[in-house]
Formats: sequence, C-alpha cells, structure tokens
Amino acid sequence: MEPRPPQRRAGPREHAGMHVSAKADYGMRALLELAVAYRQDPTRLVKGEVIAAAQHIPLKFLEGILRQLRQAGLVASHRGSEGGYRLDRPPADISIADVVRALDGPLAAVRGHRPEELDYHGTSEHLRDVWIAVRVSMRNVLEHITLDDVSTGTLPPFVDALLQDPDAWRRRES
Amino acid sequence: MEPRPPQRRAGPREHAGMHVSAKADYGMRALLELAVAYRQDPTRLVKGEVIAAAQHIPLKFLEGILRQLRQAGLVASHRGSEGGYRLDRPPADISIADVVRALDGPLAAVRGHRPEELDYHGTSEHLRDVWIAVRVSMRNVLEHITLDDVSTGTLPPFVDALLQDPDAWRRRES
DNA sequence: TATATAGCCTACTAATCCGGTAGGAAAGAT
DNA sequence: ATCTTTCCTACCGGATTAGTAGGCTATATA
Repeated sequence: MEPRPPQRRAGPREHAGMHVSAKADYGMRALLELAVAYRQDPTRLVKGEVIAAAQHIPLKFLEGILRQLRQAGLVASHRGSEGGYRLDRPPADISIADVVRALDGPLAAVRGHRPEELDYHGTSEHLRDVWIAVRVSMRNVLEHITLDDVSTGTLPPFVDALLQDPDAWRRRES
Repeated sequence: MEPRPPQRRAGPREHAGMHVSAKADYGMRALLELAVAYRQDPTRLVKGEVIAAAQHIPLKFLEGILRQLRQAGLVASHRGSEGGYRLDRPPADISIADVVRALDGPLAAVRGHRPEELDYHGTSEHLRDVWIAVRVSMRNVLEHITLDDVSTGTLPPFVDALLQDPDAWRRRES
C-alpha cells in the first residue's frame, strides 16, 4: 500500500451548532460507495481498502466506522480473502438520519440532554419548544433523504426547493 | 451570598448532531430575563447575580457569557453600584440564530468546515447539497424566532405547525 | 475622597471528546 | 497451512467544555 498523504486537519475546532463529525461524513461517503455497488449487485462485497482509496479515508479509521455501521444494522460484512462490506438493505431504505444517528448519536441535544428532557421555568418556559421545533425541521430533511437519493443525485422535491433559496450557499456573518 | 447548590453535570457527553452547548442555553435564558426587563423599561439594568439566581446559572460562568454577548452587540452593560445588563436592541430584533451564532459559532459545520467549503467527488458528489439543505432548514427556524416570541410564548405560526407534528416530542431510537 | 459595588479580564483546571494509530486475534478462502 | 480481510482493544496528542479563581476597573454613593 502506498503511503497515504497526511490528512488535512481542520485547524481550531470552532464549535458549531450542528456539527457533522468526520466519522459521520466519512461514513456517509463509504455508504454511498456501497450504494453504487448494491445497485450493481445487492450481494457484492466491497473491500475496506477500496472504499478508503476511493474517498481518501484513513483505512483503520474507516474500519471502525464500518464496524459501528454494522452494529447499527446498516451494513453487513464478510471476512477472509473474498470478504468486504455491503449494505444490509436497499439504499432507498437508508436515510441520512439513520447514518448520523448511528455515528454521531441523537440529532439534537441541549447541554447533553434530549430536548424533551429539558426542564425550563420562569421566563424561559417556552424555550424547549424552540429546540423541539428545530429538531423536527432537521428530521424533516434528514429522515426523508435516502442514500439512493444522494447517490443518484435526485433529491426529493421539497429539498430541491430548500436549495432554491438564493441565500442557501451564502454564509452568514457569525 | 448563600452557597449555590452544585450544578448537575450531564454525564458522558454523548455527542449529538446538533448540540446546543451550556453556554448557548444559559445565554438564551439570560437574554429572556433581560427581554422581560426590557419590555418594562428599555433602559433598566439587571444585575448578573439576579439573572444567575433566577435561572440557576453559575455566576462567574454567566459573566463570561454576557461579556461575549456584549461583544456580539446583543447586550449593553454598566459597571458600578447601579450597574447591570440590558438588551442593546428590542427583543423582537434578536433571533435565536443570533444568540447561537454569538455563543456556539456557525449553525452548521462538517468536519469543522462550513458546508459550502466542502469538496466532494465521485459517488459523494451530491452530499454537500444535503448539508446545505439542512442548514437552510435550521436557519428557517432559528432566524425567524425572536426573543420576544419565546418570551411571550407566541411562536410564529409555521413553528407552531412544526410542533403539531404528533412525533415532535417523541424520541427516535438512535 | 473613601468605599462599596458590580462588571471586566486573564489564567487556570479536570474531564471529556475527536481524530486518528498500532497491533494483533479471528474467520474465511484457496 | 497460508494468505487475506475484517474485528477488537488499547492507546495517543491536541482541542474543547464547563467551569473556578483572583484581581482590575469603572461607577455611584456616603
């Protein structure tokens, strides 16, 4: 195996509201590779190293991610010379939310707690509704886009509508 | 000052897709206290300790948060015996997104990068659209709810609509 | 002018998490 | 028996989180 060029690390972490970790990002890309193979032949196995090379993911790190995805029931694997990984169900039945939850945990949390567990009082009584609402809106997007959608590039119409927003690609001054 | 009961810390951090930090949560609650005072009298100052007591926030931690909010232009302050904090503009002009951005940084990031900076290729070409779409949908919620809305408990109709979702309060199996 | 008050600023810390790396054990094919 | 490929455990440096500690500075009042 040729020596892999050192991965570029994002500098200071710069915490963000919704942060998709390297794990979830790599995991999504790995699953998209598997989605293509699945459409060719649902039983076909793809080796970790092939995925790693195609998407420039450190192999040993990827192995851990794929193991986690297997434990979540999204991926199946076989060892040995003819081993590898495949999706455990059709790519149209795996949502982005499934992947993010398997690798990054719950979609939304406040101070480490689920929104519905929060106990606000006094003037902040209605704050919980806000976090619940943002979670619903994230779910609406992430639960309705599948691996198949992303893989084929045909996102659901309501997602395309979101992307039509002229400011969609503009960054806000933070 | 009576000794403050020890703060309950959330156990293992349990990383989440969107994680609102303690800072942003405390900051929101502090601003909601200030919003009430502002409606009474826009020039009225509230002391840090009063806010801390009302919302059970460690005082010294809160001071740092309020300083950050002042640097972001959301809060004004005065020192001295009659000092304290107040909103620097009407609560109807401060959105939740303003607060989260001031305290937690950008609303959405992938591996520490803004979604629009990402460079995907091959099978994951369309993945960026997904992260952009989820950012748009988060913005749609967080930029259109103001401190005034939360403070008075009258959220915008489209947010109420989100909360009507029968599953809004249900946690998903992760 | 002295003093008390309350915000401002810097530095520090313990625990945790992130993004990996290393080394080998176990399973499967030839 | 051997080679391949996945599986598992342990470890690591750096960064972040959620605070704490202590003093400095501005302001009002006596």
